[in-house]
Amino acid sequence: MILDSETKAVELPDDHGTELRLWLRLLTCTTLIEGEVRSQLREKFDVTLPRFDLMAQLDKVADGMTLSDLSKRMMVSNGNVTGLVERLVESGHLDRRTSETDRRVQFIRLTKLGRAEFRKMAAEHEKWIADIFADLSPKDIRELMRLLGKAKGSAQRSAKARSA
Amino acid sequence: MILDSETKAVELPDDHGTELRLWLRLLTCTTLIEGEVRSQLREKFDVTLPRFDLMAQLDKVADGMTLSDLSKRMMVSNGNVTGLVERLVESGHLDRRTSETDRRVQFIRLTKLGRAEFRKMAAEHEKWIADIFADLSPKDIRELMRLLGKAKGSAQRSAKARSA
DNA sequence: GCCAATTGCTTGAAGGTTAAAGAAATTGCA
DNA sequence: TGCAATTTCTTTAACCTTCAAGCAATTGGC
Repeated sequence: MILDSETKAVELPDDHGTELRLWLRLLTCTTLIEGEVRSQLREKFDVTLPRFDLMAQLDKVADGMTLSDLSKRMMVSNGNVTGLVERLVESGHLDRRTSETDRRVQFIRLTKLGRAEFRKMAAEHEKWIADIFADLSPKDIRELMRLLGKAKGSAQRSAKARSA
Repeated sequence: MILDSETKAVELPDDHGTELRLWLRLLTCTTLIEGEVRSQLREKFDVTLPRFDLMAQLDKVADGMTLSDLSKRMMVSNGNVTGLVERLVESGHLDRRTSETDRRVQFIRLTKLGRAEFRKMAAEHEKWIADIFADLSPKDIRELMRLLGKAKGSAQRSAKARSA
């Protein structure tokens, strides 16, 4: 943004200020909520957000998934998952089993304890989130879902084009 | 979500599924974009996102700011900023000066080199972001800004209520 | 002036994160 | 079959991050 001689706002030929402001707001929102969830999880259940996220992925399936699946779904690196799983196995929340047909592959699943604890946490978590968004009307939520869906698609298109 | 005997969707008394889905979508969007920005910064300028963010805060002011200001603005811990600043001073991008009136306080600012490098990166960064959101119309962007603003307010209200 | 409380920053321990390199196992093709 | 390419996972180094404890300096009430 520049100002002309009469001090009125003038747009540059290809100004991208609005997109940048949108990104910053999106980031602020997410950081704010993530921080809130993180501290609640820590305070109420003494668990970290990454561990909760990992268990959430596993809770969705009955019979476990591989480390690669986890890293894709969580959008984090392979090595990252290795460490997280290690600590969760250690604490008795997870169970690992080497594939019969491919000895590189490990199937990871929640133990009984792990699933029970996760379910308890998830129920609380859902309430926190509901409260965080309590000022939004059902229509606001629908609209936000729609626009974020569009944004996600756009970002994926952009990322794909770059990596191509 | 449960299904009744005729297999129609029925909402539970206090179902918060839509809020949860909204949060997951918000998180996915942010993670996606953040990952893209991170890898571009790394690839094109060999810089990390936290360092870029810190320099972005400093670029907004002419005469520097304190570590506490930085940590509030960046929404990260004090100790985190200490380390980041340390490395950026080391690499010649930042400059630290102890306050005359309060010897606990350090004013941090960009060096000439730091500002020049940041400006170059910021210009590219703005283009990446514009491309990432390129599928959204101006109206979409305005609407998203508005709704995220509302969400941010709601989250702040919620966080404040909890900490009170 | 004194001293307790507060403020600004640093340190240390524990953990999360990535990219890159590498080990182990499998697959596919000649 | 033989072997190169691929896939799955682990390891390592460097960095980011938080929380809690602690140090140094300042402030405020007496």
